[in-house]
Amino acid sequence: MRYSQLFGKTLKAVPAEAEAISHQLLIKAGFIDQALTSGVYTYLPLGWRVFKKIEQIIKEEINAIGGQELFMPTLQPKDLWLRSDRWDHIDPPLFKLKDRHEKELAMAPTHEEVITDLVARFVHSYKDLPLALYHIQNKFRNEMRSTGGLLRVREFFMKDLYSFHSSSEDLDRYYEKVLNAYKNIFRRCGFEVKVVEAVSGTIGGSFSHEFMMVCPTGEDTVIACTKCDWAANIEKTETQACPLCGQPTKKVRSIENGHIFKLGSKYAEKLGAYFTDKDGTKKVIYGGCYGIGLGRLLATTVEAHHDEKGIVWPKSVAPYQVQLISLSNQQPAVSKFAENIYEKLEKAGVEVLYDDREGVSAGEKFADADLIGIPVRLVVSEKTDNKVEWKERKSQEVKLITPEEVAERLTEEK
RNA sequence: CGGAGCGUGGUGCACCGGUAGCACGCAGCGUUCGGGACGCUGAGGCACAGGGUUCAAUUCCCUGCGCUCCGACCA
Repeated sequence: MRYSQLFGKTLKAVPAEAEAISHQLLIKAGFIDQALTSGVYTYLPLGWRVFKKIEQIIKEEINAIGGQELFMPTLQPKDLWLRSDRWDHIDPPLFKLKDRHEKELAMAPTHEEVITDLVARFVHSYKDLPLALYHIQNKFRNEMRSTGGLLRVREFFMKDLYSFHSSSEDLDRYYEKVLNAYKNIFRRCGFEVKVVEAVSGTIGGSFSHEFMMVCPTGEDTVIACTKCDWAANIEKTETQACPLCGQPTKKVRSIENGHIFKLGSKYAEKLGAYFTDKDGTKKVIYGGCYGIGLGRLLATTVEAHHDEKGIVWPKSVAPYQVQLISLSNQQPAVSKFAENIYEKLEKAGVEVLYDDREGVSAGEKFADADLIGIPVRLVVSEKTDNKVEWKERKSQEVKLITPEEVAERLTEEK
């Protein structure tokens, strides 16, 4: 991609409402637009590429534990929500609307109702279980307040996975698998999470865990051991000493990046999801649900990976792997050399953002590259003398290498 | 939902009871050319909306709408 053609520009000043560092950087670097309205954001091309990377990681990990992707709608009938008794009893409340016939609808905040109803009509035998279904879909939540840019919004993409089982033991087993898959997802996005027991809120169920990234911007507080890895939700525990190692605990701010629930039979009973077991008896289907907010995950990644100059994307989710900067200074030879490298990399399938802008100073190009945070920066100029300067975003080291070596390094990394 | 504040070119801000300026950005020309260069020129605003006070309102008052912050809440 040629930077000169890329939609979305870096900014020097950001709107005053941007408080969280991830919010500021994502706007400044041209990944998202300022809020369209409170808690509603447009992803610009750069931001959307990162989103797609995260989406891919999630799909791989969920597919690996047997998740089947489907797609469920946003508009949902009132009747379904009355059956689960959540039409009026859910927090944050539903966004509600009426169609032209005055029929009431809800904008989906989650899909327990739809999927349980669906499964109830498709699953009749123990042979149909277990089953894991998921989708990545737009959710609408009537939050009291939106905060921190992408950290808490009213319209957002969530990966929601639902599992269905013939027994609570089988649910337990799958729950552990999801827990591990989630750890993998966050690790692949470049940060470690603390897994804490949580309160289940209006989603219900017996047991739930949250995945927290410790970070001062976070809105949640967890109790963490000062020595070992132990942590717990503050709503669950008030302990001075770590139950594992006895060391003192402290309160730390954190961002909730995922939440998983053992629902048991709650929705199945309300929505009539039963199956016939081996012994011919009718039994209720056990369920779990598992959610990750993609935009929040994206913002959290920025919270975890930035410095004073800008974002420092992990390779796994970077919008491009390389930023090629041409300091051609209107010298056709340099320009041609840069074009050549760009074309070769493109042909080799390397994701490259090529800063081909003319009449823009070196300083500005460097500053933009630092801000955007692509892992590898290549510079071509008169000084590099038919070689290419290689610098990684997270280090200061600069190497001068040949175009062939560049191609080699980048293709072997793939 | 309680409390507080703010709405002025694209963005960030200033000013003022006498119909608006600055910086960045944008356009043109020229000089620059390895860490956000510089000069000149130019375009761009019914001051959120409606009502009121006043000779006169962007400025004061009221209402609405929008946004932000603190709190409470939170799958």
